[in-house]
Amino acid sequence: MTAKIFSVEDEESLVSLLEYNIKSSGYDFYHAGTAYQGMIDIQKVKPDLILLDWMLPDQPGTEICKFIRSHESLSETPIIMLTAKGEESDLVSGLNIGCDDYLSKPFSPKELIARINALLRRSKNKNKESILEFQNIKMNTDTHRVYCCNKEAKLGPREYSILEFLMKKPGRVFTRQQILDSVWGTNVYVSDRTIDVHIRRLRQALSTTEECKVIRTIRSSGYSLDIEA
Amino acid sequence: MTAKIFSVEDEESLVSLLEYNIKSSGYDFYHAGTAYQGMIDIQKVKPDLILLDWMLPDQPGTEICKFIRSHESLSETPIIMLTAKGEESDLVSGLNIGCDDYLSKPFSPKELIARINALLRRSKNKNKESILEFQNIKMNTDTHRVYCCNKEAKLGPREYSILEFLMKKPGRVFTRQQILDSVWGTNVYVSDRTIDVHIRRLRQALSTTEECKVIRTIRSSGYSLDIEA
DNA sequence: ACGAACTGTAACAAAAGTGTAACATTGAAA
DNA sequence: TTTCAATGTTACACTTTTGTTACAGTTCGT
Repeated sequence: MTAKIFSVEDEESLVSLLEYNIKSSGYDFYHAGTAYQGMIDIQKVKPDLILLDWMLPDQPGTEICKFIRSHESLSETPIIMLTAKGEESDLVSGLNIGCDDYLSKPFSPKELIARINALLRRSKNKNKESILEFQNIKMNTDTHRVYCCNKEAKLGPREYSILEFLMKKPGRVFTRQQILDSVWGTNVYVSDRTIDVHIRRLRQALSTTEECKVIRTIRSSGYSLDIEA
Repeated sequence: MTAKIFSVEDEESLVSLLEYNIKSSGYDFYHAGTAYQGMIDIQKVKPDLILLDWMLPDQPGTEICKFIRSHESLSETPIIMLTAKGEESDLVSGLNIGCDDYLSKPFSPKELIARINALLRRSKNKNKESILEFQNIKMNTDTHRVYCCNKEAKLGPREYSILEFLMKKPGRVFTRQQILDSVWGTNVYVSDRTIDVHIRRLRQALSTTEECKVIRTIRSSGYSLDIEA
């Protein structure tokens, strides 16, 4: 899905410049000419990134900033502030208000696109689910910690990778070859049976006080997380 | 609360000029005519910014500078040094001693006010985000000082940068490459193992009397600050 | 120029993880 | 029930990864 970029800007000439460059870069472009209209439309559009003019006819851009940051569904949306020349002195407070980046007019379209790309890339990684959960197993891919029944399970790198792989598609059965390809990488010659050993180690590591039979063996097919139906 | 500005200056005519301009700009003005008196009064007044004459009857302004920087409660106060014409050659060392800015006489009052405003604004914002904390580690990104268990830890520049990087995302695992990109910059060819050595030095520097196991090794992945969950 | 502090690398030691074979056990088809 | 291939389990030699140390080249302030 192509990212949606919303601009709140009253200078007509700048709007068309933005629209042209942003669409050329493969993004959808949305626009409002006043802060008031912007706040309304932004809620409908739910853009992936917002460009705010610092000075708008009805309210300063910082007001939109506060508005966005205080709305749960929008608060993570990256914001780039556009300021006219000579407004730099206020920038610090602008950044404190909650915008993620700023550009001083006049700016090169190339620069703008670069910053947009950077921010979108960053927010994409942010949204990446860093916590995988399955039954009583919790896995934090940021910290590389795994918990089973709220107790930390100590896994080696291979066991960790296998579990992560399985947990991304809970219940689905994977052949040993698929696991090998994913965890070891393709064209690495390792015996199939090696998987069995690692599965054994994984099961053991996940065995806390209580029995945790989370990994199912599908005879002559492979392994999967043990989900009903 | 209006900001308090303290001047240590012996030239009578300059003092009245300063007083007039600073009060006009809405700040409170305090004054001492000698270094000795200045050091006493500054402790009482606790000003938000200090103007120091380079040459004073009893001691050079740099002595006051050192004095201020060595006092916990004053050490963050921004200092502007005022120098007579021809003393520029000494400025380098003056900046190193710990003043934040300087002006050569004669200067325009406008210029002085501009610098005062800039420094006050900066130090105001600084106090918000300049301190990173993690468990028993405290890090002041302004002064580049690091404290572990309330004792100062002496880190080299590289160690400092690595720690700062890790502390911005506590608990998150970073690969050696990510650390390299962030601390050394991209496309700089340095061996991965170099990180290991710096991590070792960092760990050692953070080892005060008590064991400080704050840096976790995630085998075949990288390092992170050691946080639960 | 001299010395102190800082860097990056190599080399070796220690620790942790890995893959394989050999044997035990299981489960389903004959 | 028997049989046999698939899987579970274990032990162990081997590899990889990381910790640690020493050192030579640099930088930087005095």
